Amino acid sequence: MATEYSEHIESQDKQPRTARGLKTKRKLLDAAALEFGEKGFHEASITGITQRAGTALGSFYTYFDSKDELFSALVKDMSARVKSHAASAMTEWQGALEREKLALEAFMNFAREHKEIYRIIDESEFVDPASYRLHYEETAKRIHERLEEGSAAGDFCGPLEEAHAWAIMGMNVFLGLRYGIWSEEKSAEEIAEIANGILARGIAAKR
Amino acid sequence: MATEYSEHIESQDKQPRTARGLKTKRKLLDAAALEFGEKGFHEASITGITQRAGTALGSFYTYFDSKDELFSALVKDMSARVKSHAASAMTEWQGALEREKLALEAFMNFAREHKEIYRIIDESEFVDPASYRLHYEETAKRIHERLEEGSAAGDFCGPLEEAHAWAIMGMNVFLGLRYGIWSEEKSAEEIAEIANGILARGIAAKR
DNA sequence: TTGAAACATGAATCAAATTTCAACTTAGAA
DNA sequence: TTCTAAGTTGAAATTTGATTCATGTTTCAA
Repeated sequence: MATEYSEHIESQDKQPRTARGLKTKRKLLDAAALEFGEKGFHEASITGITQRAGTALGSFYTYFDSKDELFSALVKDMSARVKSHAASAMTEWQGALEREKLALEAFMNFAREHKEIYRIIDESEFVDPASYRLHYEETAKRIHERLEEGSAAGDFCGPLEEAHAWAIMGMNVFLGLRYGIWSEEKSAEEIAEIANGILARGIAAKR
Repeated sequence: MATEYSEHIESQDKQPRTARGLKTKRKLLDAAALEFGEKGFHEASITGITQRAGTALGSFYTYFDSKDELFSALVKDMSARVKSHAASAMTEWQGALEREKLALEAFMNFAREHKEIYRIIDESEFVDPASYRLHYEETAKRIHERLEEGSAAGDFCGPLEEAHAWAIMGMNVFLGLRYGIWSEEKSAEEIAEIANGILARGIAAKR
């Protein structure tokens, strides 16, 4: 899939105008995702990025105003990618509960395949807090909408609040870190099943 | 200059040996917590820290080898503080479920009162990954132990795995961020009740 | 009281980036 | 084919902030 990196309005003058320019910018963006993902924002260097991209140092500034601006653009793009990946994994489901399971499973697999994305979004909490906040607020909103839909369909016991969405999101993110990024000792399905069990019936003993 | 054999025990030659030294080190530590909490690791500067502490720039190096070492020491200290605060809030409980509620409530209140601690621990993911990992692994282990105790007591339905602990921890951390750090629109009790509801019976409709 | 170790000071040093820029090359429209 | 805008280059300028260190002051045990 062709990746769309979001642009800022003020970087209009930085837009490439030829096929060559477009290609160079693409190379820089891909290289940056790798460099940031591997080293983190502050350890990453423009030199490292241009080296990976196979361009001269100065070329970076033909397309970006600064290191921060580039990172910001990257976060927004990654956020969109996570969203779209999850969405496309949730096309076929029987009930609202199963849909949540699919969402977590998709997220876990995505994290495994794109550890650099996970890291960049996570680090944005400190490099570009506004984007970080936006990412999680929008994600929570989407989860909340699914919950309300589930309630309306009679799959969930309402009323489910925003806080429920945040609780689920937190579960997912931490499970993604522990069993997606840090180790793959358990399958995504296995982990998703455990989380789904909590959502289905909690962990309290029956009585 | 430090001797060869003491270079891996640097805590020796940097330890204050008089009351004055102890006091200065304390001032630096407190100032650092504020500075890091407010600006984040990279925006924070030694100058800023010593200014807050009211000491000379050079005094910093009387007690710490580097900015990183100080941050690391701080993370470990904060981690211990979170742990101890939670522990002291969980002294009186009726059942395992209630104990988890108290844990979250305590964490939320602690986060509100010490936003800088929350931030420092969170940022350690990028500044001092080993400490970050240790913090969450140990926290998960403690939660897991509580879960197993609860199972044994018949409060929880076993078997509850490590993944259950990570799910609960993720819930708690994200709720702490959203309703402890970002806004205090809802009480800690209210949020803890919602999370506890999930643990008690899930969110699926009864049938 | 006194001397040596501990501590305090902040200007100077050092290191490591980011960012600029003037010279040069290429693309593509006319 | 020609010409100009677009793109490329990398050395140099700039910035920024951590770390050092020589000098001066304080503590405290003897």
